[in-house]
Amino acid sequence: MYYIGEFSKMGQTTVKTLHYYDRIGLLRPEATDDTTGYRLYTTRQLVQLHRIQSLRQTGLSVDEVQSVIAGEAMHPILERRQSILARECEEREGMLDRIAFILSNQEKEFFMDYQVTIKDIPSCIVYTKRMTVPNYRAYFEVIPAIGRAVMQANPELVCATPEYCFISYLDGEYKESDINIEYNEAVTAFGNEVDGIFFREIPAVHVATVMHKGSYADLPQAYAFLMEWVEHNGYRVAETPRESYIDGIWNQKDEADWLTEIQIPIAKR
Amino acid sequence: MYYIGEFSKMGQTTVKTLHYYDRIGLLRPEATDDTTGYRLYTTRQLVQLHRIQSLRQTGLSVDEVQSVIAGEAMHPILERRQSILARECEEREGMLDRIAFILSNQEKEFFMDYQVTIKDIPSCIVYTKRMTVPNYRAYFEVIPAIGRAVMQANPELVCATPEYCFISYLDGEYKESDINIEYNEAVTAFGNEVDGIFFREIPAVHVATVMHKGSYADLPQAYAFLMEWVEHNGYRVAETPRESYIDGIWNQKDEADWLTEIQIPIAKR
DNA sequence: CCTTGACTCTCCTCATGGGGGAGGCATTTG
DNA sequence: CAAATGCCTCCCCCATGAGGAGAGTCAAGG
Repeated sequence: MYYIGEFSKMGQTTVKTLHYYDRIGLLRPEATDDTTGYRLYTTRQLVQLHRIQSLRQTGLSVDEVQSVIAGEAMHPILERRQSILARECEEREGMLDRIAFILSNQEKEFFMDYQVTIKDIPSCIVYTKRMTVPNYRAYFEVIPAIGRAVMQANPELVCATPEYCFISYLDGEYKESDINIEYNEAVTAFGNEVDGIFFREIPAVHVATVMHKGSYADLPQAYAFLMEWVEHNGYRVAETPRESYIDGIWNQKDEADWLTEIQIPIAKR
Repeated sequence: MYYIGEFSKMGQTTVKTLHYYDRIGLLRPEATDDTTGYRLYTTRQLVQLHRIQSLRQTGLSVDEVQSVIAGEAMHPILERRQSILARECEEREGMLDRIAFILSNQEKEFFMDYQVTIKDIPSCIVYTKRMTVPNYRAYFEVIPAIGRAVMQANPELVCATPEYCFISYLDGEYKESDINIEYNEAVTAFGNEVDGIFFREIPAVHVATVMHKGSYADLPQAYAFLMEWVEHNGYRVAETPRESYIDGIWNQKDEADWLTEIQIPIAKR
């Protein structure tokens, strides 16, 4: 019989941990002195402790160890843990990529202050209109016109909340004039189609995003940054990027206050 | 200005989390309604939230994010996190190896119930005697004799607590007779050397261990199991294995109660 | 026999990053 | 006018022990 201090050295486990294991019933001492309350351990507990340590070292939680000790089938528990560990591993590898990207970027002179976030955009219903505009300044006229047209044809129609409206560029290359765009606005239900405007449900996507504050003239840099990020973090572009408008001329006078989010749908490469 | 519910949707962050960030001062709302206490957010907070999410997604803790937001140099924080993530990743890969080993072993008919644990054995002072014995049953005579000899030469000498005594096999191969062994017992200080017994300090080692209960005749299976484990988990044998005696003839009548721990010093392959 | 230092006991708080829910106002809609 | 949201604060909870306070115990030395 060993006192807890001696036993803790034999099993290389702190007294605190042994107290804890006793409390939760994972490893009870062989006996307890009635008058002093001292815990008394034997080498039988040492073997059990060894088993517990072995299971803990495979990443099992104390609860899982307890199940295994209690005789529950080990196979499914181990497989569940296996998939959790694999996911955690991947997650961390992704984080390491992100850190490496930030560190390498920070060393460059022209350090751009864009912050990339990965999000899931849920599936939603949108109305869409494809068109060609002479340049981006034309947005300010054509978009309100689309809004008016769709509302006139669908007086009951209501936009999603929070609002989600974005443009995708259909051209394969960067263009400054005669831009081929697709305007989308999320709504709560399907409606009547008019004037080249049609409704559809777009599926959920996994996107990498940056926030861009200021004039649309500077957006290309945001795109470039985000594309480079996607490249360096083991992803590929899965769909056409989206340019989502949060603040703009409709609620901010000053161009410097405009806020736009670039969203690039991504998939693991 | 947005109420918290709307803002939480815009930023894809739960209300609970926003409450939490407000409480710890990481992200304060633009304003608070004095009469109702309602939090009011703007797109300025949305940008900040985006930044926070970006940093969180690189694996930084909320504390670290707060430091970065507060203007602290990002470089050292990121590098610290980088090394933590790398370690966590390796740790998980090791766990995955262990699980794979258990699962593959479980499918075998002859499933052996050995549990492998990795430990660190700290450095310690031992007295050592090398000798050749006819077979393992000779241990029961020679070992007490060594103990008596060393105690006679060193009346003050005291064994380490908990006791740590082990044999290493010096033969390169398995032998049943004329075994070349090295007996070691941990003590608290150096002493006088007699009769081929010498003192030395052995360095700390990293070992993989199994517990073996029962007769010494079955130890070879424990060795075999442990060696296979070492092979399959990306380690190599770094030193001669140790056979550490916990319970034996000196305190247990019944051979079935004897307890021995095999320790194989390991290093990453 | 008494003191002293080392052990041990129980009970409390703390860490991460919020989640769940109770109880109480505010606002809006039927 | 009642019901349904939405928001507030306050409190407890998760896992795995670590750290410490205050009090009782054990063994050895004087």
